[in-house]
Amino acid sequence: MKDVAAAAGVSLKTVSRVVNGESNVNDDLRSAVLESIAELGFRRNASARDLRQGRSGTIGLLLEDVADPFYSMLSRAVEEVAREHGTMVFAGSSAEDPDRERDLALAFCERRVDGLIIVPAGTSHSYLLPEMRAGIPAVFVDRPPGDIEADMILTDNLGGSRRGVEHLLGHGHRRIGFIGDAPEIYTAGERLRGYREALESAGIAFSDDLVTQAPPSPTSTADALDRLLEGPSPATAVLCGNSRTTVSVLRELARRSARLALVGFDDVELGDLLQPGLTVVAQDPGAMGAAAARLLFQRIAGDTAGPTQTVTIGTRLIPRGSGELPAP
Amino acid sequence: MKDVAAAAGVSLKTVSRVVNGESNVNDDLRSAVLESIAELGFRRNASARDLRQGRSGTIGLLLEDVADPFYSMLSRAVEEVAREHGTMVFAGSSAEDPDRERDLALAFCERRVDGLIIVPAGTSHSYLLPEMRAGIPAVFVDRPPGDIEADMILTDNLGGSRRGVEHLLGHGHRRIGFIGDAPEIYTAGERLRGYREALESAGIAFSDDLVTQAPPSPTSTADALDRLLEGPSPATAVLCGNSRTTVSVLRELARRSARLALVGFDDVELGDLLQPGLTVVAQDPGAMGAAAARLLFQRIAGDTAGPTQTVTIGTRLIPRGSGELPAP
DNA sequence: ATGAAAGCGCTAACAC
DNA sequence: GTGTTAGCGCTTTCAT
Repeated sequence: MKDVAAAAGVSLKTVSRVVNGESNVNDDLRSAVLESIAELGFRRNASARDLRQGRSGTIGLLLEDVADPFYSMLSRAVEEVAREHGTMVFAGSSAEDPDRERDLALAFCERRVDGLIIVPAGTSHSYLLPEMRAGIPAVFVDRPPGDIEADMILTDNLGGSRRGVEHLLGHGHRRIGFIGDAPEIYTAGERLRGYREALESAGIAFSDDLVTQAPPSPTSTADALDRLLEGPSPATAVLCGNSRTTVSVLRELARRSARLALVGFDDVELGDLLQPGLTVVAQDPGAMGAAAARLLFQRIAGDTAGPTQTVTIGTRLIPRGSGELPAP
Repeated sequence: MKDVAAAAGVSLKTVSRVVNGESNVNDDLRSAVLESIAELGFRRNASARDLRQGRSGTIGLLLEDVADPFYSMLSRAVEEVAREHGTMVFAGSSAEDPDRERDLALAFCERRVDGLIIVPAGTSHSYLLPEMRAGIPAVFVDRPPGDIEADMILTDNLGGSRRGVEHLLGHGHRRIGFIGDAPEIYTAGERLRGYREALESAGIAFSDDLVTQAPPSPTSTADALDRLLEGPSPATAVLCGNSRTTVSVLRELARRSARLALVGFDDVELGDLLQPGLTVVAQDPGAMGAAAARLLFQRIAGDTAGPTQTVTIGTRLIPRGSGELPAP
């Protein structure tokens, strides 16, 4: 910038004014400056600017896994909103590791991101308190933060799950299984609650025998199906607590050539091409990402006075066949 | 940092030494400093550090679409390698828009990223020359850059496509269609070449009637299938040029209850659960991302002397049923 | 409308 | 082993 100023025969400040599109610059000088800029291939150094201004025009996005379709759609939605605000996005994957989450979050803070969007992996987030007090707002997505209060964007897990079970009940099923993720995971717990509530509202006793809670794996899924399908009164339908579980169950059912009415939580690409088509309770990761980003930019803009907000995003039941198989 | 120094009763430089883990600091002073750091909630300002050091510990990753499974897997692989190098990743989607690609790339440069990984959308990249000369290395992935020379990581599109067609030929097919993406797209062109070569090697005349090149859409796919299936000697098999096309073709075939041997380029989640299972020529986006990142960090580390490199990553044919349907 | 000077928070280079 | 000084490239403030 100094070089540009010298080449154009003006002061540093004039160049700065031109670069920042300030209006009060003589047209002749402006064009001289622009010319020198083009000639020298000058590009403003954002680090210097950030240092001086105290803000960076970046946000940090902390996901469980950038490669997971759910999070990558969320990510794209965040990116689009950030773009509207002239902001770039740092993305990182916690890989469900609380330490890695923390390291990444603090690295983002060190980079002086203007704000943070976090899908929490850990259960404690007090490590963020100093940063938040120092003016870095954080919005949590998909799961609530551990031991602090903060804005969050959640799916209506309970309602969606309830809806899925009601759908199966509506098709005559009475023995409905639930195969969900590990109970520590917030969404898994909520979805189990929804399952339970739907049964209870229908006057059907909840039975532990029909419930499995474990990280999806071929073995755990096989075990779960064993438990559901054996015995005197086998399950005729199942609600899968997340998409990995759904896929795992579909594979296992295909292997056994078994049929079971099935509703999955979370949509799955190509679900419509399966036979039967996969009925799902679909979340809207795009809506969640957009909502998180909008709320974050609201906070960044200074709307920091109000209480923390919780936005709940609804689900959509998409019937495609597997959830409409009638009870025998 | 100044505050920390004051609180600990040492000089700025000593704090800096502690923060950077330099060894030549007295243990007493070190612990005093660490205490003050904890007390004050100090976190080093990366902007200031970057400004001083001239490097930022960040790289820019420019994809077509962060939400596309292919790119999101690539993205994750890049992230993992970057992590090994203590580097954060800016990710952005060009949305196949050359202007947006350019804006993002230059915004990354303004942020003084240490390097750039680009899936090019546009056909001209000379805008990067000044930046590259200024010391920001760039590695192109999936498609070559437009009008500059640079490192690139490509899939063996030609070989993979050839392999797919040979597979269909091996199952007795002689009328094999090709439905690919728009001809401007590099990968689409290469895959068509592979199709063509395979036919020619088998002594089968190439026929324009069997080829469609268009962005996948329900209409274009329906048209393509019309052309393939009507007439006196309809196609008995088809090679789909990318996963969006594959999905589109599968939907259309399902709608018509038509059957056609099919090999898709690019793997698709749940391809094994379809009936018949989907035979694909699988790319390895993770390997591509990792290779790109490794090469980039090599360049960043100063290995800038050698000539530009082109790394070609092989494909894998995964037979699952659809590609093994015999010719009538 | 333009410019000069100070300083953002840090590290490199050089004392001591 | 520790401290001092200068300066990275920009914006802010204040003067003209």
